Amino acid sequence: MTKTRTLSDLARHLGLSPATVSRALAQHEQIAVKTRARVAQAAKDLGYVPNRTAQALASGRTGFAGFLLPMRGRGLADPFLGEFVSALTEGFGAKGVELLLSAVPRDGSEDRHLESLITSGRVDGVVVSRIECNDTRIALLLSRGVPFVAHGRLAHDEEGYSWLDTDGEVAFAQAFDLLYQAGHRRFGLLSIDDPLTFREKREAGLRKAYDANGDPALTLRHVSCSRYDAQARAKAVAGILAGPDRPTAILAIADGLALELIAQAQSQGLSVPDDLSIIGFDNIPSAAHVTPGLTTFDACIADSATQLAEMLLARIKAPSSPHDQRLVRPQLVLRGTHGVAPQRAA
Amino acid sequence: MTKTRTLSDLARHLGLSPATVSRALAQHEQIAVKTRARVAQAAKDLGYVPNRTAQALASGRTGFAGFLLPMRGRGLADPFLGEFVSALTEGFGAKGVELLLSAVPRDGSEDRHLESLITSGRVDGVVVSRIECNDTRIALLLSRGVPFVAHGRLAHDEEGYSWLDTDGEVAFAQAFDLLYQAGHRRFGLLSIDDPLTFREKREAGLRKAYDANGDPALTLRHVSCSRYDAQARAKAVAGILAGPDRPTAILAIADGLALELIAQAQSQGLSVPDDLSIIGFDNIPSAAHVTPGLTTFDACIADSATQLAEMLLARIKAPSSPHDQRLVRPQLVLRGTHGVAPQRAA
DNA sequence: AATTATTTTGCAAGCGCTTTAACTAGTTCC
DNA sequence: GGAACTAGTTAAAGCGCTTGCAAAATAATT
Repeated sequence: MTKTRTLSDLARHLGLSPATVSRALAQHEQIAVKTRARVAQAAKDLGYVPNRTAQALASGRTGFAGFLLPMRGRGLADPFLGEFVSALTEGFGAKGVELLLSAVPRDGSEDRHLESLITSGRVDGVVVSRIECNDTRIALLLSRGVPFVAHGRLAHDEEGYSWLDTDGEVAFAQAFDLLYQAGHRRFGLLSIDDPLTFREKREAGLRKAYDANGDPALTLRHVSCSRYDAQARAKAVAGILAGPDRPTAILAIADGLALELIAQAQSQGLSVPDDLSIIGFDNIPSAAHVTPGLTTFDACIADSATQLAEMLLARIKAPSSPHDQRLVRPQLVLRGTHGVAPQRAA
Repeated sequence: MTKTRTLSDLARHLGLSPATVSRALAQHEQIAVKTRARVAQAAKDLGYVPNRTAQALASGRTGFAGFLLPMRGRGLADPFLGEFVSALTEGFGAKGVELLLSAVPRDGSEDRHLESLITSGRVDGVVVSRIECNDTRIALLLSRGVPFVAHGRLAHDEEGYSWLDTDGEVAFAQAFDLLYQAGHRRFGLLSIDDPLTFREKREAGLRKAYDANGDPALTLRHVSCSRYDAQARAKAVAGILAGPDRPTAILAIADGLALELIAQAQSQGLSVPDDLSIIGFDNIPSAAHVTPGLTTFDACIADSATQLAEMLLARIKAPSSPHDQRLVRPQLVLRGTHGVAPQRAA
């Protein structure tokens, strides 16, 4: 490692004190403009780059934002983790902040990990995602006074913290209406077990639209499964398709499930969308590549991440500013898995 | 932010000096085992967590590994960025190191960014990926003496640094042989323009197998395009499919192109694989979801990332240890886009 | 019991920067 | 001409930890 120059080296070289050089570099008003320019030039000439660790220790700000990555089954990485992380990184990068990714060990508690991340002073703030209905992380962060933003929200508390969520409630209601208009009466909901808020919201959206409709012919078959268990998923998919009175329209809580559903339906001779309409959620890349293309909602991941980065930066800068809550309207992407309800066989 | 305890607080509480406590926490041999236990217990009781910034400044090691994310066209994030980053994070996390993601601004130079990342002392080492034939980053890192590992390698220099690469050369030769055995004689290579080494290696693999074969009936149509320009890609795909003597077997340098090729071929009435065999590379998730499923090579991204993390940690620990060079054999995934050569129309 | 070896602990000097409070010049004002 | 300012600069005290070296305490040796 080649020896790097320190602030004192630069100060000595300039015949100034370290204090002045530090302030000059930071563009403090109180330093003469001429001096600032002289310092900047010398810094460039000497190739001086401030040591960020020392800056962090002295100033109390690290210039890092944290994000925890729970380690689940291998290869089961969130399909838009790349997009999300990439947009976050860019959003922070624009303001000179970098993203610190921290792995939560498989057997470890996410809360504990989060706590150590913040009390060890590695980050200026964090973004938490995959919020659960009664997520304890939010209370933890609040009690620690650490700037944070949530991607998603609590089920019954949307106050007192900053969050950004995609409006699954509206989306699923919209999906229901679309399919109802197309003549469907027998509905299915293919969901997951986890207590994630987004699941609850989406389900609620469907339920509300369903209840509000009031058509007595309406039926709803609700099947859910564990997300990380392939066998359970297959069983759930089979379950929702079973019997002569199976649904003609199914909403899947996420595209991954929708894809499995399509495959399974097709393999048992059903035509999508002639016999069965399917609408997913997320718009993962594969949704465009299956045949027929999956009709789904685009979750606008990159855009959400960009906004989250901006929101977190704002909180770090002004920790007591009013909280910011944003609901992103997901965009319906019409492809080929929805259609008019099949004629009832005689 | 609740006040956090410092090492001195803990030392005072224990009636020991900070030095002893520091060493005890670090499990130094010279501290009595009994004292170590006492300190550990007190630390737990008081909820003491060392400040990592201070540790970094004092010890010279940050506990961070860096990875640069060049910001290209929005949404064009590398399809396995998520998988890669996730596996890297886990690999580092196992040893208490975290991954720092730094965004290279769209208009900025990656070299300069990398240089500032390392001279500012934010990281103990870096992993660089998407190595180009004459990548300047490697020389830069070497000259700075920073521990690093490359995902990929230089075209003409595989010595003097640590790298891990997927063996695209062998893979493409294998793909050629497979298709030749199936009767194909008119080959196509759909590639990209960028001077990335992996492209060169894969192309070379095909060329070598092609030249070694020597069958005079063999033809090879080579078309390439810019990777980030959808129009150029479409044109390239059209080009490789044009004319009555179009190839019956095409190797695509990456799955993304293969997918576009399938779509285009099908839309002009060609049957895959009856009229046209296609083999890709990478095994992105969508490869399994298109119809027919794409025959391709699995690049083993997660496994590579895990190994890279391990390699970098080894270099950080022993910067002058011998370099480690690893070639990962990609696995051929046989799905539905390859088949026997079509009978020549009379 | 005196001496030497060994184990345990502490002093103090940083790591490279930020920041408070104070200090020095140069102006202005009455 | 000295008080009262203003602008520009600096001394010095950390930020919370690590670590080389030395001291103190304890154990082993003769």
